[in-house]
Amino acid sequence: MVYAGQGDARRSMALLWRAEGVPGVRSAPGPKPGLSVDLIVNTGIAVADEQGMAALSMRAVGERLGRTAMALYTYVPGKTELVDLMYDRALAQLPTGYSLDAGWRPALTAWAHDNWTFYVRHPWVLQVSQARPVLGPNEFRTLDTVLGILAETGLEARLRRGIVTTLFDIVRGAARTVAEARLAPKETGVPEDEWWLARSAMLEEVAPDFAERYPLVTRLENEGAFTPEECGPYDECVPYLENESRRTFETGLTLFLDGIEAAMRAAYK
Amino acid sequence: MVYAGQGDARRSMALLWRAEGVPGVRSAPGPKPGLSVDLIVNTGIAVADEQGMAALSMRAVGERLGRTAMALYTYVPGKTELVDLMYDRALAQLPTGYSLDAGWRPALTAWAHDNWTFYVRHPWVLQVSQARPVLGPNEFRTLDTVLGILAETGLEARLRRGIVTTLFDIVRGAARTVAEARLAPKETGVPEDEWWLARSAMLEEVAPDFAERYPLVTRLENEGAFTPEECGPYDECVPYLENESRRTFETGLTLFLDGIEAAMRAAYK
DNA sequence: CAAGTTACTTTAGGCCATAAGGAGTTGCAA
DNA sequence: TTGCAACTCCTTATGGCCTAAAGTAACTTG
Repeated sequence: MVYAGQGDARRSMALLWRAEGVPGVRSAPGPKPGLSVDLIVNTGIAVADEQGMAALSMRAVGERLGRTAMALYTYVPGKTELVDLMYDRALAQLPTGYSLDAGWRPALTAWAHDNWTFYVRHPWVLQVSQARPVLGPNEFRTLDTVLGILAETGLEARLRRGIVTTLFDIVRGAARTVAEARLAPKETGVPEDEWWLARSAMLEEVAPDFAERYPLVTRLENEGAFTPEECGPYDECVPYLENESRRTFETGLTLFLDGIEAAMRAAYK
Repeated sequence: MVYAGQGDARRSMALLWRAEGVPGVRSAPGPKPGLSVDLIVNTGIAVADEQGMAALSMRAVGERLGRTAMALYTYVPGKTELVDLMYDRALAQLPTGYSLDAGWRPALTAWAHDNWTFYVRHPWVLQVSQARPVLGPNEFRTLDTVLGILAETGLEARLRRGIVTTLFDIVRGAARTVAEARLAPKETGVPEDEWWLARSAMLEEVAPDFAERYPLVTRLENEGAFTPEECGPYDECVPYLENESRRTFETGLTLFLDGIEAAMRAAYK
């Protein structure tokens, strides 16, 4: 059993919060470093983006940089810390200033969509465990951004906190569906449609009494809840699951925002 | 690159949907099976419950049953399938009949809480990838259960579908926080409070300008959004994070249900 | 009783993270 | 100028993981 002591906490927090991009005048004995933390982190992100989190190994990252896996340990304490750094660096892409001219609701909607897009673009981010949160600068920056929008509602602090948490849950949950659908073919090598085809064929074979056993699921399907909607003028024509799941996301988000409005009405009178 | 062909789909669907508990009169050559799929699946669940998903290895399961890892492959095609079976079996614990006498809202609230409790009790379930969903009987049973409650709202099919998805996102997201907090000490060996203590000390050291940099996060804290509430008469006194996170969950859930009510008002007039 | 089937084991190969120790490079102090 | 200590990067090794392949022993049936 390995205990992470004080030293580890210091080292990894220092890495997360280090002033980046300031090379400074180096003057130390030993060969010049051929790599850098930034370079390694970016390479890690590239690997994860292209091949999924499962393919992220120290070797894979090292190889892209023309080094062995062990060379990375000069720059980064271990894989956990590398992933944390990748996470925080990726988060830096998220936009930050949302206009409140039209009120909190459009701003919050835009924020939610931006976040959704971000997760879908970097599916591996959703696989970073939140168990021990990555307390990096960009995590807090993101938090500050939503809170800035939410301040406009004038709701009480505890309520604001609950809203933020739930918003993240909704956005991440919705993004997860699409993200995993994109990741799965890369990680398993089986195309999405092929998998579904084989699977649903098997399902009919193995559960011929499906309709009686699950009447409400069946009814939902019969009422067309899974029928693809046509691509409207504003949609790019995107794979079925992605399109559907974005709509589902919008439905859920709208309902939640309606709930916030109800809370505001209740609070102001 | 290993392609999962038709055969794999058939085998694993058959396992998921097999008629359990019917031993029948066996008569086959070769030694009597000393184990069974059920036994292996239950042992797998026990390992995951006690030590977390990271500790779930074929060896660990085999060892508990007095066998080698390889012995399990007689019963189960591989680890992926074992996890799928564990997932579906665990889901069987969820209750199924919710009274609608008091309307959909209390029923849905109860359902959400039962699900939350379930995930918190079996944290590893949240780590089972939904990328390629486990199309087992209990997945559909759970779905049918919520849909039964939601039918009462009389809302349109697509809306119902969106609500179900988002409900799952909210419940799972909220449970994830607690689940991961329970899992982390088991998997890393570092107690929760110790980790936080070391971490927040480092944070102050490494980001002394925190308050100016993240004014709204700071404000939220100053307004007491993170101050533990006292244990009311209905609360068991549970660790800080768990208590807080359950309250946050309730806040989010309430808002979402309010949103559903708003949608119903809009639909009926 | 022979043959075929089955349960389970051992062995091995190919991944993974990372500890330990060694080789070679470089800046500075003596 | 000459060590020396610091530094990067490598090789090697340990101990994990999943699982393919082949072997052994137990059992039923023809």
